[in-house]
Amino acid sequence: MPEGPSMVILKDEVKAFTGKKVLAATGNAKEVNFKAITGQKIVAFKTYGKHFLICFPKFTIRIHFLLFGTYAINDVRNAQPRLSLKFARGQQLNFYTCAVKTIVEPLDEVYDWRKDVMHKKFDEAAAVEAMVKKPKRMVCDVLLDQDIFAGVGNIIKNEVLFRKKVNPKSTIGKIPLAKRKALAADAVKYSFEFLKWKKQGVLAAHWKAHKQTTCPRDGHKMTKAYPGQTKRRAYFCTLCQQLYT
DNA sequence: TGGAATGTTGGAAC
DNA sequence: CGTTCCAACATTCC
Repeated sequence: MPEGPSMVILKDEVKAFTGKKVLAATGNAKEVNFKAITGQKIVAFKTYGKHFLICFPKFTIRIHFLLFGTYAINDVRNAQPRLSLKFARGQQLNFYTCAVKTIVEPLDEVYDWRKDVMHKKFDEAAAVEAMVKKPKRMVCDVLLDQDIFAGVGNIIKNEVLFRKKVNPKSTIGKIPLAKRKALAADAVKYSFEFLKWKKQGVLAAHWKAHKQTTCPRDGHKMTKAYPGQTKRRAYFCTLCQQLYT
């Protein structure tokens, strides 16, 4: 569920609920005033990075699915929902194993849309600059930095690094500007391909690096490691992905 | 079957 | 007091 493109898919799947009034709001989320939601109309659904946003006239409900979060539309799962919204004619939205928070500030004050790779306002030049603010970081950590590339997750990280032939352990400050630009551009490009392939149910079939054992380029054995400060699983080919140090 | 995984956070430690 | 690190959370799958 977690990466940015999946949130865009969810937004698309629930768009018929826009303008509908919540007849009842329940769940076991802690930071939510269920009474305040009841009777309110959904103004819009938005996404920011890995955040899914349900906008009401005076506040927004923010849902983060973390690693295990799921949802059910006009359906239920065999679990207690963190947040359950009931509508007319038995329609409902259910969210499970996610972090739910209430945002009372205007969204433009909370979110810098220029950092969201799925947003049309994404500012690639700003991202390229921000990447080297901490020049000693590994590129694998930089791509996962939600303050630079909101929405990029571990799959996108692995695929982009493979596509641009960069070793995840590379020091960001040592990567040439042109290559850094290419990485930022592909973070966006691949995210939209992720979106298209996931919608078609063929995302995993297009993985070139993630969870692969052999490099599709040269047949070399893929390395599996947990590099950087984030220690997230990285799959890469030491033959074709250049290490900048 | 136990460990690992599309992720973040909060509090301890320095 | 700021920064860094790691355990905790929680569910499903192989």
